[in-house]
Amino acid sequence: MKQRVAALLREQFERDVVLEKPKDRSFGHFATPVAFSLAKELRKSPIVIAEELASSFGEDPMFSAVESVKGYINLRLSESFLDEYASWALENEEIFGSIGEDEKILLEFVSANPTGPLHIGHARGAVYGDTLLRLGRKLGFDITAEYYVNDAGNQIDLLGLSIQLEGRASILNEKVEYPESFYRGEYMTDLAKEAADVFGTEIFHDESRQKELAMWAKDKVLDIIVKDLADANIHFDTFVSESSLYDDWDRVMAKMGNSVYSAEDKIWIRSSEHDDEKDRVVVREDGRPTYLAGDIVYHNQKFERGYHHHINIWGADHHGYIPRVKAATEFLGYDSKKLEVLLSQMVSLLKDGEPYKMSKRAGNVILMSDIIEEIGADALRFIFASKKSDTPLEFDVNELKKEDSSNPIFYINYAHARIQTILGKSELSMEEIMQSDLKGLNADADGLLFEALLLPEVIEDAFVSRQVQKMPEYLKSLAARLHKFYYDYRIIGEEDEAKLLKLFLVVALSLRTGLSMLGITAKDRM
RNA sequence: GCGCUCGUAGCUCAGCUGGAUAGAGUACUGGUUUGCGGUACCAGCGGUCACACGUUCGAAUCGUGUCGGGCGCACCA
Repeated sequence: MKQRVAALLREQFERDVVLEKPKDRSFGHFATPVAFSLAKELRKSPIVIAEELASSFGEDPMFSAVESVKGYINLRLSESFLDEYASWALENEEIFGSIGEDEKILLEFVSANPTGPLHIGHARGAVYGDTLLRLGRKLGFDITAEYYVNDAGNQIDLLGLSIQLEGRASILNEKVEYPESFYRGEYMTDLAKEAADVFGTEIFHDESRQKELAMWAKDKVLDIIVKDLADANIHFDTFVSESSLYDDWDRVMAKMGNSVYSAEDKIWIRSSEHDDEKDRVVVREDGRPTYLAGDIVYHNQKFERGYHHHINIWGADHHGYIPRVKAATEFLGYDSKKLEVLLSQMVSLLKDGEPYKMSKRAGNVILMSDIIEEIGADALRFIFASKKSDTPLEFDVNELKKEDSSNPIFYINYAHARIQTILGKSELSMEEIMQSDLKGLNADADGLLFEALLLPEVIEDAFVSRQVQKMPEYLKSLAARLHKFYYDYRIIGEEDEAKLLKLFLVVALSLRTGLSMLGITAKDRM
């Protein structure tokens, strides 16, 4: 809708124009301050320019009014345009919101180490990524959701060792010393128990079998992670294992040519040539590759798979890592602008205003599964999607348990359910409702209709700007408008019943579609 | 010390490709339709948009600096 208006104005004024929604709807549906930017160029007052532009605007079926007010040009959409668009949306629910994009995008997110269940910080990145995924797919993008499994390196060795220690402690009842960095928690006890069944308890003392134990365990842990994600309605298309990538190492090294060099018996990458503070080691003296080496091969593979664009979502504590990965992609001959790294910040939880207690049994972290159990996946997803992902967030779990307007997810669902109820009460058939036209509506109804029809703009804006919080904001405001309208006007038995119900259908469509972007299924009854 | 990032109402946060009177929820005060779900609605209270300077017709939004918070500065991932 907005695109069509913008295109029309561009043609009319022969330049790009800024379109905005006036705060005061009595000004019209859209407005543009274009006259202000022309003022200097034309050496005329903005008010005069706006006057001229507005009056130069001939009859167009899209608008019922084009007026200049204090230098702004206000545009009012025509009833027939709005009705036509609303009818189209109701009949084309699946593509309402699509802009027909077909770019291939690789979206990599979560990628938590397979050494333990997901905690609340992972959950934020997971929700952010999955929301982007849904928004992008709605727009038409061909997006692959990928999980990079870090199943190589120290943390995997540590996992094997941790299970051995856990097995000795909890199964063989030996006294063991746990170094601080070791993995602990309920899931480790379970894993040790299962390992005892599968391999026999002697594996807990066999140092040579640590690796075997670790490789077995990481698959088990990955199962736990996949289940945690599924509980939040998050699903991945592909899993790429880090350890499987190293076969390709020699070829990738060759591809980088003299961007890598040997010094001090190690191999380095010249990342300082691309905005990094210094060159980085990729292979240590003993021949073991660093984490960066794996990421280089992985990103090479990503680019070779032929996507138009790549998005990575990382924890904000990894932001210093971005320049070296970008440098590597340049050295591999790819455009690092096609690699976009988004950050997801820390989360701190409160309960009744007090810091949320970390789970001792899980090893002093707050588990994602605990929070889902406590407030539900919908509430978790909504709250995380509501805030900018790159700023720290603090929230109180108890506020999400309330069943009134203070709980936004409840409030939005209630708006949707109200519409379903009233549709059920009406004696009009769906045909009668659909055949009515949305004309002669008062200002409140018009405002509600317009807001509901803005959904596609919100989806596109939220995805393109990577600011997923725009969707929850929009849904809250649309729900509020619906509740107010419902309070102010009677529907059933009124002369306008059919057209008001048609209007409500559009609102329900946008609420439902918007919620689905957040991975939430709208409720028909509360 | 260097880099990134943030600082908006008592609290949690939107708004940031510069534009009409800075918004929402919460908290607090006070109200509401003999009617479709009062699990709703309305009003009031509450702001030097951290501070300073600059750019501009116009700055919460852009730039520089200061102060304050977070994160990072590994051959860990």
